[in-house]
Amino acid sequence: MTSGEIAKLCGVSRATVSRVINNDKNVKAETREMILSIIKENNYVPIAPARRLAGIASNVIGLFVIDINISESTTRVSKSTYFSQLVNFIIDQANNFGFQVLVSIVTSVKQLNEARDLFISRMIFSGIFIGAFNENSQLDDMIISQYPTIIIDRQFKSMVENSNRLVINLDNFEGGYEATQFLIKLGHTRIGHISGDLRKLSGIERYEGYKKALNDANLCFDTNIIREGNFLEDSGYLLAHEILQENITAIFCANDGMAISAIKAIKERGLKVPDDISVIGFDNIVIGNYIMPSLTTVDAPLQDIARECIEALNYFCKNKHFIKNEIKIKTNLVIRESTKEL
Amino acid sequence: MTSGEIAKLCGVSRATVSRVINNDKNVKAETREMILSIIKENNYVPIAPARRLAGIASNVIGLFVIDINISESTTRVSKSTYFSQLVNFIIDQANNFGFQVLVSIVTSVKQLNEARDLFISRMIFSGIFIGAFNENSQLDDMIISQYPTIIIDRQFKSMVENSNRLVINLDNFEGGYEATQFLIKLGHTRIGHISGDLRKLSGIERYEGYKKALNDANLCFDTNIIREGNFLEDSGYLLAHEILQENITAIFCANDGMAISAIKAIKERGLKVPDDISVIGFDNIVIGNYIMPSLTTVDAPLQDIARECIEALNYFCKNKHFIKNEIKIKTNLVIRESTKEL
DNA sequence: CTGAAAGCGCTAACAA
DNA sequence: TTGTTAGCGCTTTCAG
Repeated sequence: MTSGEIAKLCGVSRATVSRVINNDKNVKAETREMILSIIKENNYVPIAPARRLAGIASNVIGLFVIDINISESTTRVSKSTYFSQLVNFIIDQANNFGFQVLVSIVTSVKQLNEARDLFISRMIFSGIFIGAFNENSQLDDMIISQYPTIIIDRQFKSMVENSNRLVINLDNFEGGYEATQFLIKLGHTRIGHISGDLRKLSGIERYEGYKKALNDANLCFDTNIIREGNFLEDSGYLLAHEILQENITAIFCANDGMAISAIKAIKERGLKVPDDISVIGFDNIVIGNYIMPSLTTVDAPLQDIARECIEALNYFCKNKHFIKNEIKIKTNLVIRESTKEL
Repeated sequence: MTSGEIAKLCGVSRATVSRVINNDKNVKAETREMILSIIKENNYVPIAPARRLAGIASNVIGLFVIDINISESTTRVSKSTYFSQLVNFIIDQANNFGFQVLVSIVTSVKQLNEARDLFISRMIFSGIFIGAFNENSQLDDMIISQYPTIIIDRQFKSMVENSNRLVINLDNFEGGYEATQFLIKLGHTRIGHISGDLRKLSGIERYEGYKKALNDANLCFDTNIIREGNFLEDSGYLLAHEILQENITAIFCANDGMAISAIKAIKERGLKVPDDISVIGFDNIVIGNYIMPSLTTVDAPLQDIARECIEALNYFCKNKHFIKNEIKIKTNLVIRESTKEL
């Protein structure tokens, strides 16, 4: 079914049908009604590629989960609860605004090229990037500097000022600070940290928050009770076993997955959570509420990130530029049972 | 940049450029080389909508996560680890085969209409549906009977034979049977069951497997120790508390999320896993390996499902029909610490 | 308020 | 082996 056929059925020209579809005001009300009803009756939907070719911009957003393989590991960060949830929220929100979402998982430079091709071929009008390392000049040069993009979890400063670019971040620093400060208020002075991947902004900033809180409380900063993890359960488990050989009473883990597996390590060593060791995570994944003891954590409002993303994109469609260049989302401490006063 | 500009740079016609892009054999080898190098040099990528319009089929797959709201609950099944993982694997696999994936979360009949429009507007050439209720005539009538689709977790029998349709399922029955049989072999005779959503095939079949195993072992089937859950953590927790008022020594939960939260309920009642109650889940989500005790479960090879999906679609692209109508994926028992000999 | 006609960038049949 | 040309289905000036 084409607009020509609809036009014939309606006894008007294709131009008029097109006007109705595009909400052009220059159509007599009753003509519009009539055409609309015939369209509905016939389940007519315009052929998207034809509209695209004629100049109507795509309504498809590219959502790119950057997951360049870390070392030999076959586990992928893109498979973590955190990413999956965020992807989900973004899709959901996008659909509510009438956008479609093309999701790609980028695990190699080749796929980064394919991502760029999606812009060039006009499949997508904009892209959202999550999971990239804080420094990634390839990504910057090939895509971010060329096309309208939203970047999640990446430093704003490193990028050239540009109204085609928006950076959205959690306030990871504040979250890390609050988590650590909370432990300090409970009386802990020997607080270990299992960080996230320190090539990612969230890993860096949560760690920085931890350091600042220790410093503000005049507690000594001891690298013996700090380990660099990678946000995956595995590293939380392994590194907790290491840290536990030191003298500590609490651990701040840079995400919940690592916190849960750290708890396993703690229990395996015959210690109790929170009686012997307090544990606090980050993200607030669902399952954290269902383990024993339930997990104290820092809630990352992923839904807010998704909303900001799509609202910004919606504005961009109308105005051809973003209204801001940077958005920061507040986190919230969620106190449960894995932490205890000393 | 258009094929015309490339043609000019190469001193050939647009037709020849088009031929090399589409791998037509009727191009002199050296001409092809030359054109290819100019294309690469200029980062030329054909405008996708123009190719579509000219008749080249879309390479975009629609991936629809059906999640019509159950009751008043705001929690969504589409946000569960299981779905997220599967979606991820499918995207990954699709990208490897050169397909793009448009993901939609369908939470209303309106969005079901939008899904259909994606086919009509030629945005996608095929769709993969997951999460639908076993009986959903709307979905069948509007989409599945009209367009080439792959359906995951739905009964084959209810659909008309058609080479444009492929059903892929886990062997949920066998998985449920094995899980229950394993508990029986450990000496358990009072085995409770917290089922999944019984409007979904996976919920039904896992339950059926449980029943059959009891029956084959001549154990009594007692509805007092069975509850209908909905695959979400919440229901596992609540229903475990109910079941635990009965006399049981083991619970088979229809997925890991419910199993983990059932363990919480068990512990809250002062009982121990596995000493007092054995628990077995289904799916084998990552975190199950990191709780204490680690979770015995039935592994659902989601990666296999994804591979079958994309291979089938790849075949479909070349042959305009699927090679089979139904694929069943075997599950595997994963024995860990949450189960124990009586 | 409506119609005629040109053009978006590509492919494919036909000619050469 | 290559070029010419006619669409694909839509939007959008420009006339009326």
